[in-house]
Amino acid sequence: MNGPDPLLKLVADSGPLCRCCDLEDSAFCAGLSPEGLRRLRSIRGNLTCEAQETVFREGDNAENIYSVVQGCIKLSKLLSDGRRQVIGFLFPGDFFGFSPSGLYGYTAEAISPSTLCRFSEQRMKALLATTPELEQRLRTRLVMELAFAQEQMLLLGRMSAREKISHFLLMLSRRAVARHDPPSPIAVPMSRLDMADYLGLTIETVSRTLTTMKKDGLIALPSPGVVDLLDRDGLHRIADGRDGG
Amino acid sequence: MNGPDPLLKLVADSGPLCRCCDLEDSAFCAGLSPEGLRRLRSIRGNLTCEAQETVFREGDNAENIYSVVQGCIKLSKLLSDGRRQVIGFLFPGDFFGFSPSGLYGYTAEAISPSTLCRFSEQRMKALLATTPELEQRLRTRLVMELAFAQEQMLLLGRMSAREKISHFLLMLSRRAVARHDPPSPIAVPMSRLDMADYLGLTIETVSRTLTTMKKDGLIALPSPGVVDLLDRDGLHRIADGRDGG
DNA sequence: CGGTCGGTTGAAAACAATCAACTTCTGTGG
DNA sequence: CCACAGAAGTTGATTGTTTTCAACCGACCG
Repeated sequence: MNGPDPLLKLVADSGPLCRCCDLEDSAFCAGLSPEGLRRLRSIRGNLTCEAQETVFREGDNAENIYSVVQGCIKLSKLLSDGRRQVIGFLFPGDFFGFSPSGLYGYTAEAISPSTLCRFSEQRMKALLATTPELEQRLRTRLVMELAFAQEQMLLLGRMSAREKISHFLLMLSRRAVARHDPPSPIAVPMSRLDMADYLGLTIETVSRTLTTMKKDGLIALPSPGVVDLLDRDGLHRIADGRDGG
Repeated sequence: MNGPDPLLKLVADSGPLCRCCDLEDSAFCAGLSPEGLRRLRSIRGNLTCEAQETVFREGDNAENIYSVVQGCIKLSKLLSDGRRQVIGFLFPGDFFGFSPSGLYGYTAEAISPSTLCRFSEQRMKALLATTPELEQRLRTRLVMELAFAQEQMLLLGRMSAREKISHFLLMLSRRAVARHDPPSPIAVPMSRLDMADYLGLTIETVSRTLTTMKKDGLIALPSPGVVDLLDRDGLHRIADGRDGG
């Protein structure tokens, strides 16, 4: 419900494609001072991806940092025998690509057609070293990411399939709200396989669990890619382990 | 399970007790310029904990940042019905206590008698804002933490009990080496319950799996709290999913 | 109109959890 | 020094949730 942002005028000359600077306070690059914004823009590139397109692969040289402008990006890690763990779904305002080793620790693929901001990792580091406000913003975001990852560990290590799915749907709903979409029905752009690999389950278990939850009146599946959260209190009770399983 | 308030044990004098600045390049505060070091020391306090003592609890106000000097700290999250997930074991050089929300997202307890550096969160933020080199170091460490958390998601979501335990023992060995201890035998200061809660298993499964691995000649358990990694290649093969399960 | 892909459903198998008994270790107090 | 109690760990039997294997359905497409 925010009115037009005065900063929009500043970014107008950067072309209509990149909106990374009017993603309100969600993007790590948002809300910067005009000077910080100018600096960041000076090293920015754009990238558009088709659905299913790979941005980079686990093990590639970590040459770029990315920020999602539009679409949905999936990050995943592979075991040598093909088992896969999806470690995150990224929406507008999220960033990815930082690596402690010089090699990307995960593969990044677009789930839906996506627009990204791209920053050379070297230039970004140089810019961070001279732009404290940017560095601080990034730290805040990294701390958030870490807390989110820890939450996910609790889910993966200790929750039942039903709890996992409930938690996942509520997370998507929360993020939809953060993007000023309604809390329900929600867009679920990822396949059953991606959901399964995110939650440490199999496609069959995801499918079965959704069916059961539908029968229980917790959700409805009006069309592919859409889930209606009919009983969000019930979902919360399940997700928080307050519902006997 | 409330222990005595650890703050009562605050050591006024920094003296020779705090070694956080000679933990080589592992601590986020190490290797700083003399000036950066001076600033950091000016806001530092010390804290010593008995084994099993609680440093802070999930949900407490996040007032302090800590850095481990000696000992081992366990971070964990609880579900309302008591299920627990250990999200990390911290050794000298590791830090903890950053929170995106103002409340700690996990409980921190000492596993063995520990010494910590303690920094007021407010002062630390102020210091970070004026000390770019510190901010950069912290970013590097946060990126490492995040990569580690993502690794753990792969473990929790996609590995068998045997793979989890192998991975865990090798991780402890790697960290022992980083602390200039031999890669084997390794100290395993945590209980079976803590291991289980870290790996998303039960105590019984941890115990059984260790027994099986002992029978297979992969490890030996010469005394409680010590594990001998007899066949580290074998352990690596299992941990990486190259050993048929 | 066959073919593929994503998704659902069914039956069987498997891995880990649960329930339970027992052992070992440790610390305490007689 | 020994006896005992409690905690931590191990082992066994059984159960159960999730996986695996398999068949099927509907949509989309050449």
